[in-house]
Amino acid sequence: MLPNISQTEENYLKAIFNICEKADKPAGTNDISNAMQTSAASVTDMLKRLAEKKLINYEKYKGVTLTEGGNRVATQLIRKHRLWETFLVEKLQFSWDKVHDIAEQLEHIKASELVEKLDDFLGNPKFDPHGDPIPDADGKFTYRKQIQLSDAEVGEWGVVVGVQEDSEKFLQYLDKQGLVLGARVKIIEKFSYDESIQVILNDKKELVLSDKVSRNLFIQRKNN
Amino acid sequence: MLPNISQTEENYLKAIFNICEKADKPAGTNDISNAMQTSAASVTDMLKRLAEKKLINYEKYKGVTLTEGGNRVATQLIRKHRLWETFLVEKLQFSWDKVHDIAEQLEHIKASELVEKLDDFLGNPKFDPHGDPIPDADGKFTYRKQIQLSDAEVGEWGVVVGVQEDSEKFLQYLDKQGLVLGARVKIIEKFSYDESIQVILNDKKELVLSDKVSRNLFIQRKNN
DNA sequence: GGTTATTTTTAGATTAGTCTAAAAATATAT
DNA sequence: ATATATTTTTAGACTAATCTAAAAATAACC
Repeated sequence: MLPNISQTEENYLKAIFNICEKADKPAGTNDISNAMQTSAASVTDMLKRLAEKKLINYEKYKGVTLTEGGNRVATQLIRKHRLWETFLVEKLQFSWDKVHDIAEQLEHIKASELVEKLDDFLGNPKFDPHGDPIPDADGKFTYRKQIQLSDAEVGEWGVVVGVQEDSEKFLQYLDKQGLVLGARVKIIEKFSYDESIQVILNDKKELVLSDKVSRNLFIQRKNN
Repeated sequence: MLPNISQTEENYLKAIFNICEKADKPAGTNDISNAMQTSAASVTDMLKRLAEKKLINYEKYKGVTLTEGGNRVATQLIRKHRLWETFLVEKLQFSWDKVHDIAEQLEHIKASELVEKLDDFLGNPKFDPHGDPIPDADGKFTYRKQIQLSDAEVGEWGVVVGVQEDSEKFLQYLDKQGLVLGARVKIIEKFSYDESIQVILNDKKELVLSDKVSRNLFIQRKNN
């Protein structure tokens, strides 16, 4: 049985998860204090509490990693966060760039039945509106070699493997442009002015794709 | 501008609102400690803080009432609570008796845009799944002379003015029993054993209605 | 490898919210 | 109306989460 975990503790666990994830190494006290916008002293205090509850592996001066239990908590938070974001965008018509702060609050609601019902209500989505994978109830992420086209770098190339939004209009647009499943796309240039992206399709046709299109298109990386 | 109000403070304000509402008199320290499941000493401490923030009218030993501001906060909480309950029942298929605790958490989510979008998503409902009125964004309750039949007392009588649930099955049942709009219903007896209720319909037919039925039926009070 | 810089931890305080036990104010009852 | 009961407040203490300032440990540099 999990010990009671406060909202603050949850936030620390999530921060530690993200830091370890990104850097693939233990999280340092300063990294955490930075992420949490608190003093390093506060972090040390919290680390002791979290270690006490066996949510992190902590040894003075050595940085921390999540334990099995800590990982479970963090993963469920991410699950909840991304499901709520999906809800806010798909059902309440929020724009995808405005949902983070609200989801940050909603993720702390405690009721496992709620999460599962919400998941069903949304049609068990595998990715949130930002294209990030939503872990399942067991905490497993759909591993994604796929990335949003908008996240690819100049010079990379990949193959179209899916879409985020499946509105008829969008699919028709893709079809017309030849951006069908399996199409090869190489990134030529990215324009920071409007976040549009210039690609070459199947080594033949050059296209400029808007921010909106490139975010809604998943490719599988093939570069090198 | 409202001062920052903690979740705990919000809960106290709501409790005070409910006590004053029900008894139509200032809330006593013990009433509150009872409602909040805390000690009377804790309540006194909190009352000082709330008075400091001008959310309540407080004079030692005299009991408290909400100020304009406190009332606004409490009303918005009730609005959020009832909208979320409606969401849980109508959209996520929770049964109406299981949503309270979850709504109790959701009501503290702070984002006015969220509340308004949720309200629209639900079709701007005026009553929640329990038949309680949902105050509008300005805090105005749809005043309801209507009550659920289950809330009527023995000896009272009223006229059927609406239903809560509008499933075909339920409406067919009502029709068959003659419980149509405008039907006169007088409460003869209430059986606490199964919460069923015995009524006399149009001064003629006696009926025993289950808890479920009497909760889903709104009547307008007519008793003298 | 010794000196400096950075990171991390300790020490000591603060605030919100809670408690128990005791004192003070108010209400009730004969 | 005086004694008793109830309600409310005060006093003092505790926990979680935070802070600043200072000390200790580790890392970096020439």
